[in-house]
This record gives sequence, structure tokens and C-alpha cells, in this order.
Amino acid sequence: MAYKRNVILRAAEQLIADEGLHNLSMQKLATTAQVAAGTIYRYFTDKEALISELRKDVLKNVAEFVFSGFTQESVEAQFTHLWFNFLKLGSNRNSNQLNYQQYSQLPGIESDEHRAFEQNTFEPLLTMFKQGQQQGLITDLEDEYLFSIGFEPAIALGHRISEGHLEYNDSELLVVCKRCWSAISTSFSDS
Amino acid sequence: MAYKRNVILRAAEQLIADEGLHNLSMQKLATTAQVAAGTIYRYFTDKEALISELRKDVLKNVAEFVFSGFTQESVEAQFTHLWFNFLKLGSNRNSNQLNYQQYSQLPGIESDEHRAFEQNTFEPLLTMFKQGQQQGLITDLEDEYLFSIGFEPAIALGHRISEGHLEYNDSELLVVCKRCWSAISTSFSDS
Amino acid sequence: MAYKRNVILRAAEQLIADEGLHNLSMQKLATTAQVAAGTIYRYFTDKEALISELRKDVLKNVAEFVFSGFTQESVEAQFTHLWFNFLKLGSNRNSNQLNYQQYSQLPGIESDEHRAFEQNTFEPLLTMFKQGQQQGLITDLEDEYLFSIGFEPAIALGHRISEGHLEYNDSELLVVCKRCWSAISTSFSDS
Amino acid sequence: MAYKRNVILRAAEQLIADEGLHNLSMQKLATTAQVAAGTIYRYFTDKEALISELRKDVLKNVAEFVFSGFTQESVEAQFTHLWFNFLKLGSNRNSNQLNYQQYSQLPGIESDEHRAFEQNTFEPLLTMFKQGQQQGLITDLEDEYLFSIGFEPAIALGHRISEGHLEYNDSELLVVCKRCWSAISTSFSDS
DNA sequence: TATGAATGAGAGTTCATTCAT
DNA sequence: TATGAATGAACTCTCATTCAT
Repeated sequence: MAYKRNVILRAAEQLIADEGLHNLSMQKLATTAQVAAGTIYRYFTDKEALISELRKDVLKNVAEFVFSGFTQESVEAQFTHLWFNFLKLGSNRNSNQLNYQQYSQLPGIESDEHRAFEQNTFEPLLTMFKQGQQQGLITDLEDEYLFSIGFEPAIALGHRISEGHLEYNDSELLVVCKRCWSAISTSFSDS
Repeated sequence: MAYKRNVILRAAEQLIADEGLHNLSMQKLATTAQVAAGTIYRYFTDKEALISELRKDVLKNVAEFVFSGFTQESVEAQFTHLWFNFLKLGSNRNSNQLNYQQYSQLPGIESDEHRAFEQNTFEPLLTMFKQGQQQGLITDLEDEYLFSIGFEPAIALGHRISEGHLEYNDSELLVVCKRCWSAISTSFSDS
Repeated sequence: MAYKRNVILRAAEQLIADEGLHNLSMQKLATTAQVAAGTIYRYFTDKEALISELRKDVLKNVAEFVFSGFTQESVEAQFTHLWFNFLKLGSNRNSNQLNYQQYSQLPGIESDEHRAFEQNTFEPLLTMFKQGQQQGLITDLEDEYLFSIGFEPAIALGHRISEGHLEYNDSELLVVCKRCWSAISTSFSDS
Repeated sequence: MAYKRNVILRAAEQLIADEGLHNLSMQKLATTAQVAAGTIYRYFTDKEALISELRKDVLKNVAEFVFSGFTQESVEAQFTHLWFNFLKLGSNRNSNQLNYQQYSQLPGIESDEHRAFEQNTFEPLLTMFKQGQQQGLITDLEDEYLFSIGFEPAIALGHRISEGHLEYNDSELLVVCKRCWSAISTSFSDS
């Protein structure tokens, strides 16, 4: 019954969300997951492997969340949809789930293996950029630039909201979203 | 001789920059700083306090770096100047100094005390926003929104550069910077 | 199907010969023997019992080896035959069989039960001593003394050879063997 | 105060003598030595290093014991003296001291470093062999052979005595010793 | 009989912190 | 004020053993 593997991963996610990665001990994890310490090692070689697996697992959930309700609307509608999903992802204070900030701090997230996995998972986003460029709506910059200009503000704002330093305000956020869209669109020419 | 306090902080910064926060042990710190282990505790209550102090100390240096060469030019020139400083801050790989990513991962960075300290330190930035708004150049949004739209892309790009995942290209970056400026400016109206 | 008992013992012997007693884990043993971990416990109460059984089992094989080719020659010829078998036993580096050194390090080898078993197994040797004494060839000392003087040098030399610290030289060894025989024989009188 | 190093080594020796090497745990050692677990690691890199150091330390004591009272008598007198010291060494049941059997089972005892140390320590013995050969008393065989024939019986008998399987009997043992001496001496010619 | 997932005590080791000097 | 030897709780991980299937 490999469902215990999942139980352990969910417990790890919750513990990291609650107390931070550097407070994650295998004993605490075992207790939280309601398994014996040794059981963890049936499913994961060691702590590092556990975190590595958690990374992929969380990324899958993150991608699922970000692309939830993603349909073939107009490119701008797609952008807006994703933008608010990134915002919500960051602002999520669900105590048993990692928010984006915590996710991005998992060590090894910069490994080549993970990067490839990430790239693959977020392909729909790149497809959207390409569509927008083909339709003459989005400016001809590399994906990294477009993502930074377009979505990093949403992630950062989400983070601020989750920390309680910003009131959630739909109409203002919509304005911000539109400005992000404009910033990557061809609606004004680069001087 | 309280100069030892500074010796210890500098040693801590270097060790974290080199080997990461989770590899910082008080023994290693003592050795690197060339003091006895017990001596550290004459200047800092415990490890947590040490890191908290380091946080403030580094923030001071970060602010100094960001605002270096900051003069009373036009608001757009000021913005551009800051934008590239944020970019460089993130991309800094100087081995005996924390880069922005490492800085932002110091635990406790989200405490109210620290936030107040940060707000105070970055006041010149808020002043610039106010100036721009008074001159009718920057749109009337709250500071958090302006910062997110304007500068988070720079920080994120800096991070990507430091990880080696982005080719550095000055002319492209200037285009990106201008788009960020446009995104917070009044040059296009919110629909 | 109690043949599994033997499969397990053989796997244990090989593992100990290869990696030493202190590296013998029940998991590894199960894997090597191609049985489930729990199966071992159907044949052996616990690890200690397993080793105890292995001890007897190996002793049987050891005795078989020592007494192989043992015929009713002259007593001195019998002695020489046994002497070189003890030597070979110690120097044996066959990887899936315990050598004498490894055998003698099995814990519990000094138990009374084992000692009785050993005594019984090595009876032919004692018979040889008695024969020699009846024929007036071997001096009237207790068996322990005769064994120590006569055969311990062979065992020790075997050990040195197996460790690679002694050049193997047949003619020299024959001289040594003869001196051991002389040392227990009546060929010189005790002063 | 590095005297704790010695306290730890003595405690380790006692524990191994009492319960065997494979039952030596660092916790038990700490308790027996009356130091904290961490303290052991101030003096020894890890468990392996501790045992390696113990090996050298015990060898020093062993040599001291074997060569105690060793004077410039006749070669045969020297031999007899050493022979009984080897016997006593093996038969030693002093509970807080390793006997020869336990000593020889310490892992790494076959390392080149240790072998050189051992050779050096037992030099007086080799000198005795050489003297005997120069005086025409001891036969021309290599040291390893002479040692095996001459002293291994003493060690083995000592071991048997310590296990309680042999009564200590001075006059009989003297006979055995003389036979060992004869076995390496020129008093009878190799046929 | 046989399985192998699960157990949990205990292993070796680290490290923040203390305190006699 | 400064030292650094000593502490011991807590860490990651192993492994002999059990038991529901």
C-alpha cells in the first residue's frame, strides 16, 4: 500500500508550511504522518530525497492550481486568468499547503532535473505567450522577460497579502493586472 | 572592544554566502571570526538574535547599495537608476556578501519589527513615488502596487541571472526597464 | 521444505566471508538467500541462534576439511597430513566460505555447548594422539598441550599467509611441520 | 586537560573486555567514562578513529607487559621469560583489560600503519632471535616461523586458561615451554 | 508456510549553549 | 572581557523483529 508515501509527503508539506523547512525533523515528520520513523525510509532514500520528491509533488499541485479553469479564451483573458491564479497561489494561507514563497525556497529547486520538470509543467504558459506573439498582441521578448514583467508582480503581491500586509481589493487588483498585461503587450511601442 | 561584534557579523555573512544558512554553525562562525565560541554570546543572546541582527545589518548595506548614486534627476531617471540597482543586487554573486535571494531567506524577515525597519530604510523610494505622482507622471496606486509592478520584475530577473539561467543583455534589459516604468506611469490610461 | 534452512545458512556464511560478521544484516541475508525477512524466523529463533547454528554447521565443514584424506597411515604421517590441513584451513581465502580466523571470531564459540560439540567433532585427532602415545612416539602430555604445541603454529601460519604477510614456501613449511612433530614426540627427553 | 582522552580509552578497553567489541556503543562508553557523549568527539574523530587509537594504546601496554622484567640473561632464559609472559598475557582475566585474543580481534589490526607500529614495538623479540642464531642456539628460520613455533602455543594455552578450560600447572607448563624452545633450537637437526 | 510492510529502540554524530577559569 | 572544554538534547538513519495477509 504505497498510499503511505503520499501520507508522508502531505505531512511534510504541512510541517514545512507551518514551521519552515529548517524545522523539519524526521521524527516530527513521522509523528505527524502517524508512521514509525523507519517507515519513511521505505519510501525515500534519505531526507534529501524526500524533499526532492516533495518538490516535484508540490510543483504538480501548483501547476494544477495555476492552470485550473484554463480554457481557450482570448489571450488577454487567459493572461488575466493565470495572473489571478498566481496571485491566489501566493496569497494562499491554507496552513497545510505550501505557498509559492515556501515552495521556491526548497533546496535543489535550481537543479537541472527540476528545471526541466518545471519547464515541462508550465508549457501551457509558454504556449500562451507564443499565441499572443503570433496574434501580434504580445511584444517580441524572451519568455523569461515576459514572465517577469507579467507575473512576478502577481506572485509578489500574493506573498504580501499572505503576510497580511496588504488588503485584498478586487477592483484595484484588476487595474494592476491590466497594467501588467499592457506592459507585455504591443499596445505601446518601445521607444 | 565592540568592534568584535562587527567581525562576527561579517564572518556570519561570508559563511552564509559561501555555504548557506543551514550550514552555519556557531563553532565554524567562531573559527572564521577568530574568536572563542563563548565570545559570540557576549554580543548576541543566541543564534536567532545573531541572525536577526545580521538581517538588519545586511539590509542597511542593501539599502546603501540600492540607493548608491541616487541623485535628484528626473523621476524616470531615478526609477531607471533604482531598477538596475535592484537587478544588480539580485544578480550579485560576490562570495563574501549575501545576494538578495539569500537575504530574503533569512528567517524572521517577515517580523513586524523588521518590516518597520525595512520601510524606514526604503523611504527614499517611497518619496520618489510621491514625487512622480505629484508631477502627474506616476499613476495613483498604493506604494505596494507600484513597487510590485515596477521593481519585482527587476529583482526576479536578477535572481535568474545569478542562477545562470538568463543571458545578460543590456539593451534588452533597458527595454524591460522602460516597460516597467510605463506600467506604473500615466502614459496610458486605465480602461 | 526445510532445505531453505540450508540456503539461509549458506547465504550467511558467504555474506560473513565477504563482508564480515558485523556487516551481516537480516535484510541483506534475506535478499541474498532469496527469501523474505520473516522467513528466516521460521527456521531460527533470532539472529544469535542463527549464528550459533552457523557455528556448528561451519565446524562440521571445517572438520570435514581437516580430516579429508585422513587414513590409517603411520602416526607421524597422520600428523603431517593434519598439520597441512590446518595450515590450508587458515590460509583459505575462498570467498564464499569462512576461513578459520573468521570462524573463530563467531561470538559464542566459547560456550560449553559448542565446546562439547567441537570436542566430539575432533575426536579422530585425540585418537591419533592416544595411538601415538601407546606406540611410545608421542610424549605423555594432556591433549590441550599436544594440540597447542603441535597445531597452533600451523593455524597461526595459515592466518599469516591468508593476510598476505608470509611468502608461501613448501620446503620451509615441511621443516616447520617436522619441528612441531618433534616437539610433541618422544624423540628427545624432557630434562 | 587531555587526561579525559585516557579516561575514555580506559573505559573503552574495559567495555570491550567485558562485553566485546560489537557491543561497544558510544553512549555506553560515555556513561562508563563519565563524560558526555559529545565529549568523546573532542578527542576522537569518530568511532573508527577511537578504536584505532585504542589499538595502539593497548599494544603499547601489551608490549610493556610482555617485556616487563626482560633482562640480558642467556637467550634460553630470555625465551622462557617471554614465553610465560605471553602465556600470562593471554590468560589474563583482569576484567578491565583486553586479553590478547580480544586485542587481536580489533579491526584494522592488519593495516600497514599498525603492522609497522607492531614490528617496531616487538623489536626486542626479534633481537633475541638474532642473538640466538648468532650464538648457534636457534635454527636458521625466518622470524615468522620461529615466533609461530615458539610462542603461538603459549598464547593459545593462555587463551584456554582464561576460558577456564585448562588448569594452570606450573611444572607441566615448564615442560611445554622447554619443548617449544627445543622446537626452535639447534638441539636437534632437521632431517 | 511464506511474505514484506511496518515498527521503534538505539545507533553514531552534531551543535547551540554554558561556565569555570 | 574572553576563553574553549564540556555538555546533552536532538539529529538522521539502521536494523532485528513482528504480524496481518
